[in-house]
Amino acid sequence: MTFCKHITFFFQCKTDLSMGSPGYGQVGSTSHSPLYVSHAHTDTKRAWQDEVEDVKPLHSLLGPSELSWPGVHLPYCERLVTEDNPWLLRVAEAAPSLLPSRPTEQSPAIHSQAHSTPQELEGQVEERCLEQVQSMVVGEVLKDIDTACKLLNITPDPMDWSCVHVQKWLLWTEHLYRLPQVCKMFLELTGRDLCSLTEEDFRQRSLQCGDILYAHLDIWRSAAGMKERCPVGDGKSVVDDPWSDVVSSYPSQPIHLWQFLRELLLKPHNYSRCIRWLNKEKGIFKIEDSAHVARLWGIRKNRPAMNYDKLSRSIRQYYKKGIIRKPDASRRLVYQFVNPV
DNA sequence: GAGCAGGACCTAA
DNA sequence: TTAGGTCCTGCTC
Repeated sequence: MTFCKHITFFFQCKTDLSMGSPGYGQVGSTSHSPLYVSHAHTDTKRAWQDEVEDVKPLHSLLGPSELSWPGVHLPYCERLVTEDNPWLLRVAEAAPSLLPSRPTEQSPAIHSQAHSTPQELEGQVEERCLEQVQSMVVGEVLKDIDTACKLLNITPDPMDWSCVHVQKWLLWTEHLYRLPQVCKMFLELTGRDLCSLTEEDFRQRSLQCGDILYAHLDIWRSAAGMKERCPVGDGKSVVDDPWSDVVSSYPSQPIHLWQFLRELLLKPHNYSRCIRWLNKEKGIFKIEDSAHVARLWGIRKNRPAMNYDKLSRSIRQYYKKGIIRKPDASRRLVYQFVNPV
């Protein structure tokens, strides 16, 4: 149940970021829930949340009330499912019944159970929806952990992490979720040490985001536990991207810059604000936030002094090798993989 | 000023 | 040997 709770939280983090919330700059916890995150609202988001508060939700997507995620109540799915929110877009694709259905669009499941009372039917449909969404969310979380492992060159199980791995993970989590700097609060700790800390210990080390870090770590631990129980294949969802094979071969090998860039491009819900496809078929991409991409590369390579100047020099080395080229000299920060597939 | 191109040199694997 | 990090100059936008 804790896993579900933290996954709900994780999902919320991701969605906040994909919705453009400044979010974690102003993270705070409250006494009523360790997972509560207070946001510095933009006007739009404030207005949106006000609307949410006005209408009592029928039910939450992810479970009982204590697990509810304030941003994902059924009446609001339609407005959440936008290109800015690819997670929900995928949820909606996989579980279209979650969207408010019109009277003429009843699902076959409902027709097939004509003998049930309306209340029973509603309960059954809701249960199926919840199962679908929960399995999707868990799948997404596992995929993200897998990606982070590849990018950071760390194992999925925090218990196996060295001090360096812990620092990498902290830097990564800080960066990905816009958390304040906390690395110094966890110096000289191995993964095992980190896992032995309680939530209270985390809070003591970082008042601002100790609980959030604890939640993320708990997700990783739980995911590692799940992988142990269901090893190889099952549980590992197939990434529907033709390049996933290319990058899946190096969990413990040195990663090339071009591979790293592709990894980022393959995770648009995490990184589209720093790097994104302009034309995926042709392999043309644009670096939207050069400093951010350089910093991510620096974290991955343990090069704190990495910057875009150096990163771009490395990209240019690929010109001669025929790996990357410049599709249009006048378009800044735009590059192209010579062999997209 | 930021991005880009490319030379030169260095280090780690 | 290779990949890439670092520093540099000079150019364009």
